[in-house]
Amino acid sequence: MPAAHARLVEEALAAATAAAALPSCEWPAVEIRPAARPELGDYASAIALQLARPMRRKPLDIAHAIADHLPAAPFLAGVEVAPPGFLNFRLDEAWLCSQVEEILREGDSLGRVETGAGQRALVEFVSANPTGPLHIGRSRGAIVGDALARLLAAAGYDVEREYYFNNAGRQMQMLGESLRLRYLQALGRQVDLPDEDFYHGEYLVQMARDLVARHGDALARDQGIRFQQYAEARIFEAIRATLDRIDIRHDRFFNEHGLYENGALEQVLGDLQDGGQLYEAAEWEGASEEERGRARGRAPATWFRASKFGVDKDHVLLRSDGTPTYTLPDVAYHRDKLARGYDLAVNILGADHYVQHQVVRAALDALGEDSSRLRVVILQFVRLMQGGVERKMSTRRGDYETLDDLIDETGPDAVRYLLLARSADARLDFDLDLAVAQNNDNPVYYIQNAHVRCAGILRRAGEAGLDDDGADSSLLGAAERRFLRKALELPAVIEQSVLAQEPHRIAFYAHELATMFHPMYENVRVLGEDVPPELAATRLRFYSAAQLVFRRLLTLMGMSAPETM
RNA sequence: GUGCCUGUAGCUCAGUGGAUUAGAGCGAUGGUCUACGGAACCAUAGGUCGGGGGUUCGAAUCCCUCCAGGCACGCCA
Repeated sequence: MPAAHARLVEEALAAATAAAALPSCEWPAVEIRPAARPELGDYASAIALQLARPMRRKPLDIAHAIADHLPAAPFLAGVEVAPPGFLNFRLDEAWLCSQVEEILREGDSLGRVETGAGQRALVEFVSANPTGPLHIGRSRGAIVGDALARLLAAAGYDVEREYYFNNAGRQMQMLGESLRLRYLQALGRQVDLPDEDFYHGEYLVQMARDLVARHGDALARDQGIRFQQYAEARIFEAIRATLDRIDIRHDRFFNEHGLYENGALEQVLGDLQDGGQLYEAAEWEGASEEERGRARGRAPATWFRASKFGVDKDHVLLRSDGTPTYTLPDVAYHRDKLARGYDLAVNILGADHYVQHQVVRAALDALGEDSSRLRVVILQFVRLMQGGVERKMSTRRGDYETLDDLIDETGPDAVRYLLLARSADARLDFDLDLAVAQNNDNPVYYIQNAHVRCAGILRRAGEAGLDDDGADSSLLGAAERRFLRKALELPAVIEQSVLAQEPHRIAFYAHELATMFHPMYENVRVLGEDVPPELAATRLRFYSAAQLVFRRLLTLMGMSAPETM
């Protein structure tokens, strides 16, 4: 709705300029916001204040000129100019009430905007290497990434979800080796898993038992690679199953290995070399004397001049032994993404990957790629809280908190909502007590209950033989209209979420809408002897629309929309 | 030490240039409902927006600085 007002204001500006009522100049994008207070109208714009300087006119005069040239529109009842130069718009009440029909007509595409129409977007998220079950740290990225993908789709983008992984490095060798030792242990052999670098998680013990059950001791002489392949397949299967439980499915699993085979790594190295961005040395050029001392006698590695592109130091792309670091394929991967022609490629990362991403971006800049199409959402960490204190996860022994555990304890919808409803910049305390609370402390149930209540009314009305024939939207009261006003903000919320890559906005909006719903529900009744038939029909139709709004919001957040609770 | 993030009501957090009145939930206090459509609703209190300085007609919001907390600073991935 703000977008429609913005178009009117732009037309008015053009008209006023053409009529010489205003001097011509470049004007910024017209921003329309919901009014701070109801008595000030429904929407407001400060455009006249922003134009005062470039136009060299008084804000109040500019506002009047815009108001005078504002075209008529069915949704607009009037505009007022308020000091020091605000434009306050008031919605036409009949038009507002008629939005019940519009909501019902739009159905499951409710709130759709054209921000990304005709454009392709990629969201890369999760991207955990298959060394073990997804842990709680990764789950925030999983939820945020998927919600963003849903919002991008609602904003008109053609969206793909991608998972990047590598199964070639030392990490995976250690995994295979760990499973091999677990297997020998399961056969009763006396072998120890060294503390360093090996995977101590219980899941490998279980997997080893499965191997013994199926193969006996037939694998005792096999090399680690056999175990590695087996572990990788099993773990990937488990990760996908976990994601599936919260309704997350990737369109593509991109294996780093392919970049080794298609020459992408050599291409990156060659191009950087040609651009003079590489050098061979035992330590980077800006290193301190102390660092140099430590690197003395070391064979030279291949460094990328990241420090010339805004990173605090240079980074190694090829180790002394000639093998690539994690960074090199990461650069090639993101170059590949850009080459695939996405208009927007978003990467969901944990805060610990921030520097890594900076290096990748620096390399893309060095390669002359257009890295502006690349966006990154950096998520601060998640802490599990229980009884007011942190529930520690011990990674050393491998028995950390997994996403599966979290889903088991709290349910998919609670996991979804509570991990989404926080800005990426803020550290997230996941409150286990709150997540399982069955009362209105818990925003998950508060929101879902709005949907349940709508469904309940419709069900009861159906049983009572009531339908919405003869609904007359002009009979809607103040509370319903307030709800509709809020519901009309959905497209703007979707648009802002997408433009800023801030999917948490939808979660807060859903809660706000629920807080407008519940008080209304108490008073605006459909069934009751004192409710005249036309009014009952009108309200019934209204609640159908309200239900649709909540269902849409829940779907956008990847949550279920229950009919009963 | 350097970089990034955070600091807003007792608690958990929204709000990142606009309206003499900074919002929401929880908690607190006081009410409503002989519960119907059942995880309810209403009211009240509570804030030097971490401190200080600056820019602006206007700052929680932008800039500088200081303080406090989190994360990262590997030839790991």
